[in-house]
Amino acid sequence: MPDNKTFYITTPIYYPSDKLHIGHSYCSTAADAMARFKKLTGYDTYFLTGTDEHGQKIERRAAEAGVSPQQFVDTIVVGIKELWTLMDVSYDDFIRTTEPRHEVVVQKIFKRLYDQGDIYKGSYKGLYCTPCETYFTPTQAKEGLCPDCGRPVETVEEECYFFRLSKYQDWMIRYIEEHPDFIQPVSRANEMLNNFLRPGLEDLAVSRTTFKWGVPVSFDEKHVVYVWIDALSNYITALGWGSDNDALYQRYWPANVHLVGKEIVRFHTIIWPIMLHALGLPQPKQVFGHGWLVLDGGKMSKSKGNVVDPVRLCQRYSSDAIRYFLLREMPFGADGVFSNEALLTRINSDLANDLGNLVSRSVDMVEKYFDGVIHVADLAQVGELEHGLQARAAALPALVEKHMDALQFSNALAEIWKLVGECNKYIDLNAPWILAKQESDRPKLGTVLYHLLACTRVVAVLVSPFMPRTPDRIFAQIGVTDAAATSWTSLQDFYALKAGQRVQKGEALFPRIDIAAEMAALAELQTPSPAPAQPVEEKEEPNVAIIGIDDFDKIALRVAEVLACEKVEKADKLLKSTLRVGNETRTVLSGIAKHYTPEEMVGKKVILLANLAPRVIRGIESCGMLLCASDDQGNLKVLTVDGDIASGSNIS
RNA sequence: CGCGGGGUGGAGCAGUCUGGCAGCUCGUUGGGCUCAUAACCCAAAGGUCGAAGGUUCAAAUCCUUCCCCCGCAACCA
Repeated sequence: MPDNKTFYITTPIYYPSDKLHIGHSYCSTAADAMARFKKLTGYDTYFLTGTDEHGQKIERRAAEAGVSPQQFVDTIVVGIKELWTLMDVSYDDFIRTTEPRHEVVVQKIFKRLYDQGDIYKGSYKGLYCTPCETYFTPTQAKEGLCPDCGRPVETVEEECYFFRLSKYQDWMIRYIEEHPDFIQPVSRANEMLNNFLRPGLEDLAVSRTTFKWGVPVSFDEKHVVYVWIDALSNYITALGWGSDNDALYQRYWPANVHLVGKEIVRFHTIIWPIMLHALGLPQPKQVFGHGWLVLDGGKMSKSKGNVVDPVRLCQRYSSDAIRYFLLREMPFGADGVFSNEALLTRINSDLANDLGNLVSRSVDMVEKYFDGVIHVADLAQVGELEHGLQARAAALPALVEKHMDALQFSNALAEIWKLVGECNKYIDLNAPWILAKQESDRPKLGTVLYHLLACTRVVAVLVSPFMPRTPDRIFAQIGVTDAAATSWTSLQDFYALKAGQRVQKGEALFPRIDIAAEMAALAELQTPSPAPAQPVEEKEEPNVAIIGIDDFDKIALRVAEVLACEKVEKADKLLKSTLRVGNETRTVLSGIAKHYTPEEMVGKKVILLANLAPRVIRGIESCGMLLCASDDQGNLKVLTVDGDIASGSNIS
């Protein structure tokens, strides 16, 4: 075997500030299926995943939880590794950016780039809010006020190191233009060129002094390496580049594909290539930006309470079923909708009805008609139908490989399922239950059943990268005992399944699910998300303490009449209302544009919180707040008075 | 004119780069079969491919303009 037949694939390193959700599973499952496929087809394959553990957010999270940052990430990483075990994500290495093997090399890279002049010391000028410890851009800090707390920000200059991206921008543009396969899908390449590269790159701030949780800059200890150089370099530090032993690097770099979410394509197709180029290293062959898993009701978010927990799904169904769904349901480059109903329908129709039932009925017939012993295919009985099946089975490996090389998992699975469909049809066309009635038809019957099992064997082999557990269950049922009949090369021999073996009726591969009942059960489970898993940040419900009347007296509520109302430009949610409150007029902004048109508002007698401190929003000063009622469905109604009463009336 | 994605039978999508009879899965309806996990097989109904204009022998596909949806950003006093 030529030793250049290697394949190196990576996932992004995930940020362990929280438990992972189904979106992470999606990416890792895809990478795993690809890695398994390459291993199956004889490549010397290396699959890397890991975690990006530094940064201010983790530092804060740990502080909130009252533990050290290291303890904090250690706990989360345990959970992540358990998830990958549960989902059969068979990584060859798991790199953590807090490991010495990584940190040492990051320092080395930083130093080297500095020594050769690609990193220089400068200062980062920005608007800083001291209480919030955060920088803001001028657009964020409108009117010089902090968008978070409303206090004035100050212009602060922080010393930091910069990476000369600008120096390499022309090279980068040319590289992308000359390597059309580098960024996939292609639409993302245009996005990068038009939005970032052609307008011009700015040098990148690559160190920070405002937090400590990071890799120290070796020659300037005040500084910590900021995310870019730290995180991106994992793809080579994990291979031992820059260490005493870089055998893995020599063997596997450049990577065949970095799988990344579409939101981080930019970092992987601009910053990372420029880093490598500056270091004089070869480029990865491809960066593939996959889409997102979108939930029924919109993007997954914790506040919506619709985060899908992959652990629960895998436990409830099987990891193979979940993997199948993720890889089959949507084309890999695009966004896809995740819904329980779609998941259950897929499991039932593809896995239970088509594949599971095919295995079940085939095995049952062998049991019933041949006492469980696989009959020889009688060549005299092999006709047009059999040739058709054989031809499809023979063509399948190449088709699957073609789609896999384009990372089109969905198409690959669809091709495999065509053979499953052919088999089910083949049964009908031959009606084995009729053949079984005539002793003279026994050779034909045996041949039909043999073809079914033989095709099933092919399917089982092909499906193994996607569903690692199912093939062995199939092999056990259809009497494949010889490991030689489970290999990729065995697919070239349709007759690799040995006659004379016994089939072994087993449990249903994928039990059919009662969708209506299951949906109801899931809905019940969904409601109160098991809170103990995330003890931190439960501040959704404000503490509603009992207050005295004196507290209420602090609040000035007035009836106000809406004299005029208009939309605020460039703000989706804001309406600007001009109110008459007694003989005073004021302007109030409200985030209700999604619920009321300006016309609807005019003339309403609304309730105004009158003594709220003014606040500038979108350049307009808002003096007070309109009271509104809202429910968790997202409905919103403004409060008004019951009947007519003079504006300015006091409310108590 | 902030950035991006999208509008194709009831639902979810492929096809658009590279123009050539509009396709897949689910669902619905009717039929068949009984080996099987009430599964499987066959057939049918159902689409002015968001709108208008243009290029072309030919447009879902290319060009122009417009409408609508969804993310991100912004923002919710």
